[in-house]
Amino acid sequence: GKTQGRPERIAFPDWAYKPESSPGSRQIQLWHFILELLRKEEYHDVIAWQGDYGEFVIKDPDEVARLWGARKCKPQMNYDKLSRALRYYYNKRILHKTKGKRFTYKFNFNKLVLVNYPFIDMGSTGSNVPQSAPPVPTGAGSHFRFPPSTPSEVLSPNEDLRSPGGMFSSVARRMARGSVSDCSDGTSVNSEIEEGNAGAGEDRGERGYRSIIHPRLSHEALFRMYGGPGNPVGHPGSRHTGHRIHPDSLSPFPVSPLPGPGGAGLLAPPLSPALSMTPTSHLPYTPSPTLSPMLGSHFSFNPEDMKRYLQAHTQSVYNYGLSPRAFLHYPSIVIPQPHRPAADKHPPHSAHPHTHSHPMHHPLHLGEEPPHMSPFKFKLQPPPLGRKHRDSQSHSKPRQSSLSSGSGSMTSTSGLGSSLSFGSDLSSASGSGLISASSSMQSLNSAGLPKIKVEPISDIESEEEVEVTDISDEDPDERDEEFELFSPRHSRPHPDEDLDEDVFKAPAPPPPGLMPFFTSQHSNPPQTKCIPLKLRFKRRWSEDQRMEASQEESDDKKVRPEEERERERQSNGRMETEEDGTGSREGDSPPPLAYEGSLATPLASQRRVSAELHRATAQLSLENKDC
DNA sequence: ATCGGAAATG
DNA sequence: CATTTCCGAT
Repeated sequence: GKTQGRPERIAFPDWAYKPESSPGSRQIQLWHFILELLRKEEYHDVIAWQGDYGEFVIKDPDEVARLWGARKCKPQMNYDKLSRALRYYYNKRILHKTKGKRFTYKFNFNKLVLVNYPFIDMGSTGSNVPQSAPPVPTGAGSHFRFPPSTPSEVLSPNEDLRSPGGMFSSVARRMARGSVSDCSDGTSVNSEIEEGNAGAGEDRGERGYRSIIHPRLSHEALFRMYGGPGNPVGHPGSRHTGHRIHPDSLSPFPVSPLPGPGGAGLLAPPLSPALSMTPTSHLPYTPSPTLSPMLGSHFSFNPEDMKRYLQAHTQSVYNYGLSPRAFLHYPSIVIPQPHRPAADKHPPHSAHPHTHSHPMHHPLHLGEEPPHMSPFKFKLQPPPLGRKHRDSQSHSKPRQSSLSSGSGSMTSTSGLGSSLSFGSDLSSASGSGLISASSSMQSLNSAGLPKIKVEPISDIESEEEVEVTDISDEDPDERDEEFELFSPRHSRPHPDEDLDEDVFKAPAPPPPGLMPFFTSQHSNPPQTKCIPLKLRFKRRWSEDQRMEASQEESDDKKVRPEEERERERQSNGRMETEEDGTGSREGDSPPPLAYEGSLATPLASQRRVSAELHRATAQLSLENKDC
């Protein structure tokens, strides 16, 4: 710790300044920046929250672009470019466009940010409250603050996330603004002169998000759970539809991001994994009343609140159609599924939907250090596919060629690779066996289809061109935007095979009142050691990824298939073998159980998953235990 | 306005 | 990798 050390100099390690951004301290990202602007009153004329939760409007596109350009030292930035960047977020699911409203976009808070940055508080710095906070979905107006990260947050001990007088607040404050270093380039058109910003000085890492998010694992740990009702698990066709995000295949655990001296490297995980998507648009969007349990007042750490908090979150998962799969296996918490026969190998006898019975008490590691997380990384842009320009080579134009603003340089920053990692869905986990899916897929082409353009997102549906008529698209009525983004385009009509994620569909909606949810017994004292556990996670993640990868195959157009996958197998035979079902193409893994009628026996699937989950949990717990 | 492919960039 | 840049299409 060094926190307080020298008065005039801030002793915090570099990483302390960039909580949100990943480990490698990369440059600020656009959405972070947007969020930043959004929280400041000074910019209300330029950009502000408006409309639904998470929705914001850019009132002065040029200005926003200018600011952004200043921050990035890209004097030539303009709205056209900025908006392109914004559009890339659609695929990443960080944002989506609010149709019909000019310059209006919407953060996908429900799925991404909330999880990744539970603390996000859009309040403005000094004054709290004003409009900065987008309305919470449920209607509660206050801005919710989630429980602070766990104490163990190694990071800065006192770093009160938001206290204005915080230690490095001054720096942070400055940084928060645009003070970009000086983009030294002759062309520096202006750069930011914005309001009195100061001048920049040291800019260690740019940005000071300090308050916005401070995620950290702990929460993550908290969230990772969910067994889901929908635990789709078996849902055969599910798999994500095509979103192209899948976990990075590399090891999920970033090696310490910053090799830095402080050794703190681990602390800053990038974003946390989250929920992926897997949308399901057909859900009736229930206004989920539950979502805001503690909204009115402040949240407190006590177990009660925590519990509620989690419940709410879970509920939101249901309500928003998030993929439960994202939460699969997590030792820390397990949420009982609504229907779920007893887990474990118990005989299938009647299953009691809720109340499942075993209280598996999985400790929540609250004060603990979550094993570093694992961020799934998202893959977005498909790298240069093999397809190349279809258009022909006729034009060869070396884009801009010279020009470059030159300068650019500087920006010391580390440059480690970090990257966002949003959750991807681990579809695999559950071993989704998508029988039908695969069949359909194959039908598409087995040999390598020459060129079909597979739609990225719609994917699933891509195959069928069938009806679909118009139902979906179009219609201006803004259906819930929340879902809007989920629905690829046309969708839904066939419940039957639709492989998409209906994940939730089947299982009845979670009974609001009954969500026993995690029995939080927080018991384990913070032991930050146990690295092994970490390893275990890693293992799991690898598995998941592998699976996911396997199933990817044709879909994506975006997202690179990455070839990694199958890495090494576990030394012993199995352990977790959950997965499969999927393509089964790889051939090596043991044949998944054959789910008979995928639909018909969802239970079985679920059961299986549950069991696995349990098993895994137990296993992890055990292992963890000794560390 | 908005979308998204493609190539370039650091 | 996350844009930045350019651009044709809608």
